[in-house]
Amino acid sequence: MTVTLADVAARAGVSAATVSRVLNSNYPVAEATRDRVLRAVAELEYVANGPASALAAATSDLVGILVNDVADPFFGVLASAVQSEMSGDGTSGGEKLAVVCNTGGSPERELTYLTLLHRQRAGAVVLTGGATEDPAHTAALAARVARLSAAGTQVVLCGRPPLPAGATAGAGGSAEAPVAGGRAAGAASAAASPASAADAGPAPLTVAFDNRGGARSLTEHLVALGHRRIGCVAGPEGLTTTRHRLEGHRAALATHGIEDVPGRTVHGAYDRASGYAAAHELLRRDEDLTAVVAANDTVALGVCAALREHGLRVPEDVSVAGFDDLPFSMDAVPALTTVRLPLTEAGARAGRLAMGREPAPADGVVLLSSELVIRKSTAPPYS
Amino acid sequence: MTVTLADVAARAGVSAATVSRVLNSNYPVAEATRDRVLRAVAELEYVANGPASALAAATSDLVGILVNDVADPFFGVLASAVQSEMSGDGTSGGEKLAVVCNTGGSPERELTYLTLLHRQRAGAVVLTGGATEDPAHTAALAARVARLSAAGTQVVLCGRPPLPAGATAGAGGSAEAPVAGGRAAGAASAAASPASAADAGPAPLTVAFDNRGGARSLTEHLVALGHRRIGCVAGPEGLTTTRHRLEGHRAALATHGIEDVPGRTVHGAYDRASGYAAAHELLRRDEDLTAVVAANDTVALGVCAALREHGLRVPEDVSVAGFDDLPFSMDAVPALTTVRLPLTEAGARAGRLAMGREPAPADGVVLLSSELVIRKSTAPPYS
DNA sequence: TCACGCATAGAAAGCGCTTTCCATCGCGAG
DNA sequence: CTCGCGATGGAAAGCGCTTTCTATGCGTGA
Repeated sequence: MTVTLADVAARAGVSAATVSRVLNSNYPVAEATRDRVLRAVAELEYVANGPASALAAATSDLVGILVNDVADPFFGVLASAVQSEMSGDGTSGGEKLAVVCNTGGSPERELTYLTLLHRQRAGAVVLTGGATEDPAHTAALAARVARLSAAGTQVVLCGRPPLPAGATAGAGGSAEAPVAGGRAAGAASAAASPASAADAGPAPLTVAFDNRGGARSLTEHLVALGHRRIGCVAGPEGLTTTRHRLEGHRAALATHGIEDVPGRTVHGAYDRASGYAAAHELLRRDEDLTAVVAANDTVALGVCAALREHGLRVPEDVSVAGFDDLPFSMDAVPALTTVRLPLTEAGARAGRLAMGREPAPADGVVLLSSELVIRKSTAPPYS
Repeated sequence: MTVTLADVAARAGVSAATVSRVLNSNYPVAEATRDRVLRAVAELEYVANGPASALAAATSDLVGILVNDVADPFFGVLASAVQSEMSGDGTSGGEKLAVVCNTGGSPERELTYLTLLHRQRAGAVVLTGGATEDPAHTAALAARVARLSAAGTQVVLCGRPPLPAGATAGAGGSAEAPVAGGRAAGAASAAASPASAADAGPAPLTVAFDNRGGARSLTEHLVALGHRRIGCVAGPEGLTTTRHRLEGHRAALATHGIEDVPGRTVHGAYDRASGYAAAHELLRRDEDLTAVVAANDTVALGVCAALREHGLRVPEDVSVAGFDDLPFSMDAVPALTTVRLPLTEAGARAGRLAMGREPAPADGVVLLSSELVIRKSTAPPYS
C-alpha cells in the first residue's frame, strides 16, 4: 500500500505524533529529530493523506472558485487572479489547493458545486458569475451560502452584488426543510436555531463592480460625441448585471433629455452570436442608429461583424462600444471603446479577502470603480 | 456542531451503516427504510463529510485538471471541455468535483499541484500545458506521474506528447531517493521494488495534437500561394510544441526547396506582446518578407499590429497565419488563416479517458489531426 | 544533594465515514 | 411443524491523521 505516517515514524524511529508535528511545524521538535523525520519522509516519498488530515483537523486546504465559464476571458482573467492570490502564489508555504469550478452559468450547477465544496469542507469559496434575480434561486443560494458560512467557510462574492441580507438567515429554515413534521422535528429545530445564531461563522463578503456608473459614463461619452439614436444590446434578462448596466445607460439618456425608445434595446446572451443577431435586429427596427452600446466586448465584436455585413463602417457610420475591456479589445479593428473593469484587482482582492489576508470592510462590500477607455470604435456621428 | 451520519441515523431510527448504504445506494435497503433515511437527511440538511468518506473509502470524488493559464483562451477552452466531461455534465448522478489548477506555466507549480492532487487522493488528473524538454523536469514530472498512477489515479496528458517511456519507471527510484542510506533502507527498497511493479496502476494516457502536420500544411499553403520569404515567430524554446511546429514548418520549406534562413525565425512567448516584438525584429532583419507564420493566434494578433505600424497591410503586403483557431480568430480583421486544433474534442476525450468512460487505445495515445482553415489574412504575395 | 520545572516525545483517543462480518426476521420446503 | 435460506439491518473495526494528555530526561536553585 501507500506509505503512511506510521511508516515514516517507524523509519525515523519516532512516534507518529512526532512526524505529524514536524510536518505541520506547530510544535517544538528537536533539530536532530526533525532532520531524521524529514529524511525518512524524503526516502519514503511520503505524501500525506489529505482526506485523513482534513478529517482529523476538521478543515481542508481546499479553496474553491466558482465561475460561469473558464473559456470566457472575463471569467478566465478573474479566476486567474483569484487563484494566484488564493494559492499563495507559491510564496508562502501554506499550500492551498485553489480550484476553479465551471458552473456553465447554470444556477443548479452553482448550487451543486457549492454543496460539493461544502462537502469537501473547503476553507474558502469565491463566487463569481451572473447573479439571477429569480427570487427562488437567490433564496436557495443564500441558504447554501449561509450553511457554508456556518461551517466556517469564508464566502466572497466577486463581480456580483451582495446577497440580500434577509435571505441569508431566512431562507435556510423555511425553504429547505419542507417536511418539518415528525417526532424529533420540534426538538431538532429548537436546538438548531440558537446554534445557528452562534455558529454564523464568517459573514459573506462582496467585491462588486460599478456597472451602473460604467454604463452611464459610456453612454454619456456617446452623447457627448453627438449621438442621439443609440441602440443597446443588453445582456440576458433577469441578471442583476444586465439590469445595472441598462439602468446606467438609461440614466445617461435621461440626464440629457434623450427619449429611451424601447425598440432600441435588445436582450441577448453574453456572446458573440447574440451580438451579431441583436445588431441585425436593431438595424431592422431602425436603419438610422448612429451608435450601439453592447453588453460586453465579446458582444460588441458580434455587433461589429453584423454592421460590416450591412455595409456600415465602424466608427464612420456607426459607433460601437463594449464593456469589460477584455484583453482582445485593444486588438480588435477598430480597437474597442469600452469600460474597463478592474478584473485583476477584483480577483486579487476577493482572493485575499477569502484567505483573510486583507481586513474586511465594515459593511462587507468593496465597490470597485470602472474606467472609460476611449479607443477607435467610437466617433462623432455622420463623420 | 455539524450534522453527522449518526445524527441522521438517530433521526431516522436506523443505524449509521444503513444511512451510508442509502446514500451510496450500493446495497439493498427496503423502500420504507430508504424513505425514512432520505427524509431525515433532508430535514437535517445533512451534507456528508467528504474527507471522512474519502478516508474510509480510500478514494475521493475529486478530479483535477492542470492548465498553464485559465485566462488564455487555448487553455480556457480545453479546461472547459475537460471539465464538463469529467464532472458528468450534470447528467449522471455520480457527482465529481472537477477542479482546474493554474500552473502559470511554471514547472514547479505543476509538480506542486500534482503532489497536492495526489495528497487529496484525486481519482483522475488531466495534465495539459506546455511540456518542457528539460530532462530534469521531465524526469521529475514522470516520477510524480508514476506515483499518482501507483496510487490508482488515472493520469491523462492532453495537448502534449506522451511521457518518455523509460522515465516513468526509472526516474522515481534514482532521482527521488538520494539519501538511500540508513538501517531500514535496504529492507524498505527491497519491499518497495516488487510492489511498485505490481502497484503500477493505470498507465498514463495521452491525447496529442498533430502540431507538426498542422504547421507543415500551413506553410505549404503559404508556399502554394507563391510565398518564398516566410518569417516564423516560433514559441518559447525548449517546449516540445514549439519544436514540433517548427519542424513542420521546416519540413514544408525543405519539400519545396526553399532555403531555411536562420534569421527568419524568432522565438518568443505565446502572447501578443511577443508577437509584436518578434515581428518588429523580423522586419528589421529582412524588410522583404511576404509572409509570417506565428506561434499561435494570439501571437499572430501581435504580429498584425506590428505590421500595421510599419505601414504594411495584411494580407496585401504581408500574409499572416496563426495556429490553434481560437474563438477570436474568426473575428479578427482580417480573419485569421490558421490551423484548427480540435480543442473541444481533445478536452472531451481526455476527460472521458480519465473517467474510464472511453476505452484506452492500445498504445495509450490518441493523436488528433488538425485542419487548415483558410481565411482572409493570407493571400498571394505582391497582390 | 534533592526537588522542581522545562523541553521533548509518546500513547491514545477520536474525527465521520465505509464495509465486513453477523444477527435477525419471515418465509417456503420437507 | 421445524429447518434453512434470502433479504435486511446492526455492530464494530478500522481508514490515516491530529491533538490532548502524560511521561521522561535534563538542568537548576535551595
